[in-house]
Amino acid sequence: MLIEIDFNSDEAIYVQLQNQIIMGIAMNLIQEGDSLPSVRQLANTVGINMHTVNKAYSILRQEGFIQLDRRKGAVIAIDMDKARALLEMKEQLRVLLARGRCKNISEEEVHVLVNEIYNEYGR
Amino acid sequence: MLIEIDFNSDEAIYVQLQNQIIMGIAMNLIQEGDSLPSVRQLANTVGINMHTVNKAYSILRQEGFIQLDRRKGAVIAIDMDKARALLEMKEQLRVLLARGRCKNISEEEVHVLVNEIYNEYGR
DNA sequence: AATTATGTTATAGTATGCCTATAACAAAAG
DNA sequence: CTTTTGTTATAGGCATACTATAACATAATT
Repeated sequence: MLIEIDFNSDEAIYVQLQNQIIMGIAMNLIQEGDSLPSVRQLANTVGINMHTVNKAYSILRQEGFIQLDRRKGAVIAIDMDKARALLEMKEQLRVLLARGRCKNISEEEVHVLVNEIYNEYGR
Repeated sequence: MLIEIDFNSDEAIYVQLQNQIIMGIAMNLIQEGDSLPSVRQLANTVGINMHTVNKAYSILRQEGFIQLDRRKGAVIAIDMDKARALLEMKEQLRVLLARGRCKNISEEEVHVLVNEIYNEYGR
């Protein structure tokens, strides 16, 4: 799985890492049981510090997206606190959809977007 | 329109201001032509610095959500770059929906959320 | 058994962004 | 004329992001 960092972005590096890994899991680029590169390895190939990668991994583990096994270095997204995930998504959707509504984006157009994005996942 | 700041949040104060104003516009709590409180006035009532409010207003203007008229202090969201707004929304939706998919949130459940949020807007 | 790679933790330095505090200015409102 | 407005400038404190070393116990490799 390819990871690319935009060093000119205003988004923190460790956040970019988080998002790309999450999207990788969602799109099945990483399967359950596959292993991510080690902290030092990924830091090296991307060209950033070890601690930056470690921070991203730690948060991902804390949020229940991955599980770090010393022997397997595994990637497992099983901590399924779906109720909380739904609440958090709604919070974020509120501000995101509000922005769109100010620009006259209709509900139907949002549904289309959601549709398109879910079609990007190769079930 | 009531504005409340959570000083314990990790979200920047000026971002909280932005989001609440945008949501206020989306929910018609502020109509086109109504005026926001002045920079100093809002800063005073909320209990923050003038520049923090000014920063929020400036970005909102720059992003085309409001227009600052010296005599009216008006609020107008007419700069309708809908194409760009759609692209930006899709970008943000991608990471948001990916998070949800990792927690097994289905496409239908997202559509329901979108539905619920659009119902919060008074038609 | 010895070496290497792993995750984790600690400390410290630099840079950037957020928030505040004053101050000043021209333009509009009272 | 006085007050309020948006805007701009400077400066300091503070938190966070990123980096640089270093060290440790544990697991994999040889």
